[in-house]
Amino acid sequence: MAPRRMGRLRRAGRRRARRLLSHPLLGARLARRAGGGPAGRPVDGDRAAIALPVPVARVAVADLKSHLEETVELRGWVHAVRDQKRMQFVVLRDETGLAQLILGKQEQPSELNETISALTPESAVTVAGLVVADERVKLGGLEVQLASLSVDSPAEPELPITPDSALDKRIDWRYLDLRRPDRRLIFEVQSTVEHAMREHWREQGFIEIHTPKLMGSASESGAELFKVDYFERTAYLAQSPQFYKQMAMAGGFGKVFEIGPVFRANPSFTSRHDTEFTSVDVEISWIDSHEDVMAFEERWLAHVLTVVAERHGEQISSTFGVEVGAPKLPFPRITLAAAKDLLEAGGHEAGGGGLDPDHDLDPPSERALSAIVAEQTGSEFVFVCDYPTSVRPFYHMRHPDQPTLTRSFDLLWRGIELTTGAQREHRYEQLLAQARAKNVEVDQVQYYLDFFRYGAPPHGGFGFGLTRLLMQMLGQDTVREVTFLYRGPNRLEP
RNA sequence: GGGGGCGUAGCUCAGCUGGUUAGAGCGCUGCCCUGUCACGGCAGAGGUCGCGGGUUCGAGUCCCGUCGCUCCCGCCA
Repeated sequence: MAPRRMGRLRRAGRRRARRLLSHPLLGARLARRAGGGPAGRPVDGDRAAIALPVPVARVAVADLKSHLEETVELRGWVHAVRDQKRMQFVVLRDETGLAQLILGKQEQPSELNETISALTPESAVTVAGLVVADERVKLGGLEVQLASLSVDSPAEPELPITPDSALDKRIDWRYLDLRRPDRRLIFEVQSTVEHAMREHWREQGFIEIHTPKLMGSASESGAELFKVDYFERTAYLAQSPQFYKQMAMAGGFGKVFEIGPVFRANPSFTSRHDTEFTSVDVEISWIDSHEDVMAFEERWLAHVLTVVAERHGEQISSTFGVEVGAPKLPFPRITLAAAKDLLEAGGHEAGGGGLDPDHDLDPPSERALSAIVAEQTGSEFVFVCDYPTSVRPFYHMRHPDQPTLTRSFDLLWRGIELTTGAQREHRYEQLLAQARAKNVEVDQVQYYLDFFRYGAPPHGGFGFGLTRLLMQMLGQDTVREVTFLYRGPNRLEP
């Protein structure tokens, strides 16, 4: 930190200390803390004046109940002001909750009364006061009798958004939108999700990797890559860490994961796509088939959901009206062909050749399949496996006895595709042949093919959409709601 | 990229078959109200009806173009 800034901070700290000392309620307490109180040695006035006060720690709203009859400092935002003839109420919101502040008003309003009358919602304030219990107060049966209030940063009157503003407008003013507790909860859950994922990986001996997002050539198709000026040539933003996590297999890492950004240049206008999103990637060596990958993924997800349910289940239920719980294992598995038979038998009609053997399921079919599986097995999750080579990349391993089918899978949750995974082809000659059969420009991916020339373990893995998981988990209808800052074809700001 | 929908006050919306000064709720401003808690009461300010062109005596309303947003499909995580 620059010395200049340090100086400013120190000065601000002294100002704050003086302000607090000047309050009749706080002054005594601060003096006690400084050593002059009943528990400390008696000190003369001069020494007490020189001694720096021990600052009153900021108390979180959620902890107020353990500070009854104490004077505390609170810092947060003005949630509401109810300015009456004889009584003023301010509802203060901080990261942990809402609290009522109260101040009486005499015939001649005090300076503090005037300050409160002029408060605008969402102003950032620091207040001090005595915490008292009062059963009249609906907010937790307690309130803070105001001794002081200072505005750290006023909010202009008339906020540009309200909680029910259109999502696009809320994203324009995302920092205001994020102040709302229900939106904050989304990101608290996201933190828990990522932590639980890492917990499980670390228990299982995985290594976390960070792969480059700047690449010299396409990693897969090339059609959906963003180009970037890179000195005298063109670079591409990684649309997947796919090749690099496989490189970690060739590098002997055994089991790896990465949580990181990926970039897709598709002009996709749906509720579940963005041009930059957080991908969760896993790759595991020494597997026998894609079944091993699925077996890992379902246990890993069950752990995540269990932890989220324990920690946030009640709040998610009361805030979003959805239940999160540990899923039953194993998840049902169904081949793509059998899934189509099931849909056909159920009378489902897909558009765009959705039920043709060579096509993937279209979104309505995925939703219908999830509904049928849920009804028949009680599982909200379903692995769809054995996709035809026509809809899978060249590096997916084929079934030895059915060369038109791959050892691959998708994971659907409540009708949305969360994951694509597969066993990878690790035999160089076979991989080369499959690349040529798919018309891949071999010289562009030669560096990747080389991974398999000097002894590569059989391996497989999956890619997983973090925001799609959150969207389904929290009953949100778009990934934009659960993305800190959404990026789409028409959205580069804020 | 293909198809549908929307764009009216700071916010959310209403404005029927084209017809005088374009409305509501919330918010905002002022006044009133001894404990509010979605506080309440009274008054007020606030709108080039996304933009451009056209049809018409007359356009928020109809037509064309354009921009923005949105949903579905394609693509995928």
